[in-house]
Amino acid sequence: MPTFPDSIRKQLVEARRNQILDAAAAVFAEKGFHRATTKEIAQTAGVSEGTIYNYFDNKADLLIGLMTRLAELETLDEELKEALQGNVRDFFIAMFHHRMDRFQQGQEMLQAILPEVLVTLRLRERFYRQYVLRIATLLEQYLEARIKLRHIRPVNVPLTVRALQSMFVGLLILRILGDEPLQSEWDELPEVMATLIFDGLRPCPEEVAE
Amino acid sequence: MPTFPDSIRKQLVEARRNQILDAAAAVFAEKGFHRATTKEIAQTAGVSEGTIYNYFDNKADLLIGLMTRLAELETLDEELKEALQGNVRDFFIAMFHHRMDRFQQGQEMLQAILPEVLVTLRLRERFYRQYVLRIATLLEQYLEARIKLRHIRPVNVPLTVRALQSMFVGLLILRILGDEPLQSEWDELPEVMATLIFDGLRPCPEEVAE
DNA sequence: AATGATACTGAGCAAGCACTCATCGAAATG
DNA sequence: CATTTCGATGAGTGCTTGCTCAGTATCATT
Repeated sequence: MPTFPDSIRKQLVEARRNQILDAAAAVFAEKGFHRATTKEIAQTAGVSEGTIYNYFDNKADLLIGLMTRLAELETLDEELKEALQGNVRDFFIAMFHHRMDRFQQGQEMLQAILPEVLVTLRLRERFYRQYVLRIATLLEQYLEARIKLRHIRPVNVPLTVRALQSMFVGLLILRILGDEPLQSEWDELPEVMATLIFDGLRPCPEEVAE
Repeated sequence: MPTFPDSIRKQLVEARRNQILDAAAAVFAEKGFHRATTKEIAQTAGVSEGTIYNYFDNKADLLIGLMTRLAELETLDEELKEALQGNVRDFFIAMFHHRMDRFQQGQEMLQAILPEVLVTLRLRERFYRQYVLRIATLLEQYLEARIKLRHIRPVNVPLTVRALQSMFVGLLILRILGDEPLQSEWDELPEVMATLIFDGLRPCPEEVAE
């Protein structure tokens, strides 16, 4: 038995899985789930086709693996929690930054996952719950709290939150579609978005209260 | 020869094509391009498999057909052109209404097309030019003109326009994902969105200028 | 060296599916 | 009624591709 101690074994297994998932993300993102062949994923990962099946049940399981991995990237984390306390505008800027960063990191995975998600009921439900609904709920709570404090005017909370989330999702899509301004000015987005949804498109930029 | 006069013939051909495209849109939207079989499309359309190939070169040609059809739905039309003249807020409300309507009409087609578009370079370019860029350009011109008139404060025009468009695209996606509030309150969206991006999320709703 | 446990390999299998084509049916014409 | 024309048909074909499994390589252990 070439048996390693279990702890090291786990690490090796994890490394292999990631190696394969990286390849899958790349090939899925480029060709889409269905045009991507297991053969090409294997080649890209530098392993043989059979090896994939030592680590994943089947091709679809690769997608699930990517979704799980993406979810791990999605911890709504510390930096943001701080910003929850500050003033509204700063919170939004922080949140937009946060989102734009995540998208840039996870773009390949998202590009691999999203098209198939849109088209498969099971995945759709899973994705919606795992990504969309969770964030929507948090934002709703935030808005409601701030409205009570009169830091924000009363609005239709669920729809306003959806409009905000749509911007995130949509920006990702426009980026995937290859929009040039988005690519080159990506980092400016948080400021622009914050100005848009906080100050609005109004004639005169009076100073902000609070 | 059962030959009809050419004018009638054209109509018959057009009717068949549409009958098949309807079916394709339905099946693509439900299962996605690749899981959809030509057999099922034929059944749904109530014709035989072979007949499809009398009207379309191949399966991919069905997608192209759907894109063309969608483009015809996309004439940026009269109602909107009127609103171009009015005050800014009303223009946005009109535009949002316009977009939301189009999405509701074309949702099935969009749901059929979009996932494949995201994953195929050729389609991506075509789609981007045909839908995204055209509207972006119009909006940019509008914003710039209004900024010159000082009806809108100076902003980063290209990015602001992208943010707006993202909302459209994103809302469509969230709807496809099955978000409940969007489904049931879809009609309220234009007002909510207009308020959001015109008045912004600010403490106090002073009266709007202009 | 020999043993055994394990992970890796890739040729091959079976299934699924886009597309073809020989045939058919219906309708207009003589 | 016979003939001609043309769209419709669907069983069949060939290719693609996910997945398997019998064989191989690697290496710690004895």
